[in-house]
Amino acid sequence: MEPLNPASQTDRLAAILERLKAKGLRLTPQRLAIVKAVLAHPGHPTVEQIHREILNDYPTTSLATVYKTVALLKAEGEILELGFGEQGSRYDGLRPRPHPHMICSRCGEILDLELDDLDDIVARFAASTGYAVDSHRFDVFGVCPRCRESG
Amino acid sequence: MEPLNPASQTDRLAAILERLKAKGLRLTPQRLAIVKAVLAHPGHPTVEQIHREILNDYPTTSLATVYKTVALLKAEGEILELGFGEQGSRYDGLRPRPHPHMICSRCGEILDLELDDLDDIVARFAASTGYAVDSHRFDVFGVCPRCRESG
DNA sequence: ATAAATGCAAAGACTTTGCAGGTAC
DNA sequence: GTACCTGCAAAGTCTTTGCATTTAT
Repeated sequence: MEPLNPASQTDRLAAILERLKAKGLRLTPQRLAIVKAVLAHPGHPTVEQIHREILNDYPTTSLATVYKTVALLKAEGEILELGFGEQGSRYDGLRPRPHPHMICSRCGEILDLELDDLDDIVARFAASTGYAVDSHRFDVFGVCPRCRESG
Repeated sequence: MEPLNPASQTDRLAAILERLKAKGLRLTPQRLAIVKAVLAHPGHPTVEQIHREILNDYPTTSLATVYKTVALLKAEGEILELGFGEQGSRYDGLRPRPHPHMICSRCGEILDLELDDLDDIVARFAASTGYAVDSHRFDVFGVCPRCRESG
């Protein structure tokens, strides 16, 4: 996985805002803050986490707005819903292209994995089933080394 | 995917009951009915569906018991929690070994997919991360041919 | 100006839990 | 007989929705 330098994130932020504006969507301060928070988050935040981070800058933002905005961003293809987790769905705004994850079922840590063949595999599935494929999800569950030691 | 003949399902039912008994768990009529229903179900039933099917034979079985039993069977490794779906988690009692799924986001249809390399891929992930892997989940989302025509 | 977005609170869907009574062993 | 299981209802989470108010354009 290529390193994510700040410059590319700034570009991506601008590009996202551009696309939203082009579709006639309004760039409210809340939306701006949410997009920024998702992009800046190194991991795979829940809606709760996004909300908490935003409250620093925009203390009046409601959880409902975060839910609505996250759903919007997902519908627009700007972020990825990972969809697992005991405390709600997790989102990934860094790499909207799906990629495999390794998830610790003890502490919840999530690592990004690399699988070059993935697109080919999915394309083969699409061909054999006749489905028009939109996305996919590949998650591996286990116990991370740290939890194994302390467990 | 090899065809599932009735004989192998009967064997599997007996084997599951055997293992549960060996662990000192009680074989109540409700549990028996739930295991049977999960094994007999050709698809990937939700807890609601399992409950509805059981009500024919054991009309007093509560939803809570189905939840508890399904959690038990999952913990014992006898069934697989697929974990997606708008109306609750889905379960697979036919092949507790994880396998990829193709899911229609329009009508909810779920196909089982075949990927021979999957165990190797997961083993490689385990090796590179140091995780002790328990299970995995590989779901592909799209629109099935039927929905595409009528859409 | 006005159509769209926010925030609040209430409702919804799925799941878990506590406990009294029942039951497999 | 006893530890375990069931069923009920209540509570818990996460998420969505309706509507009056605010706001980006």
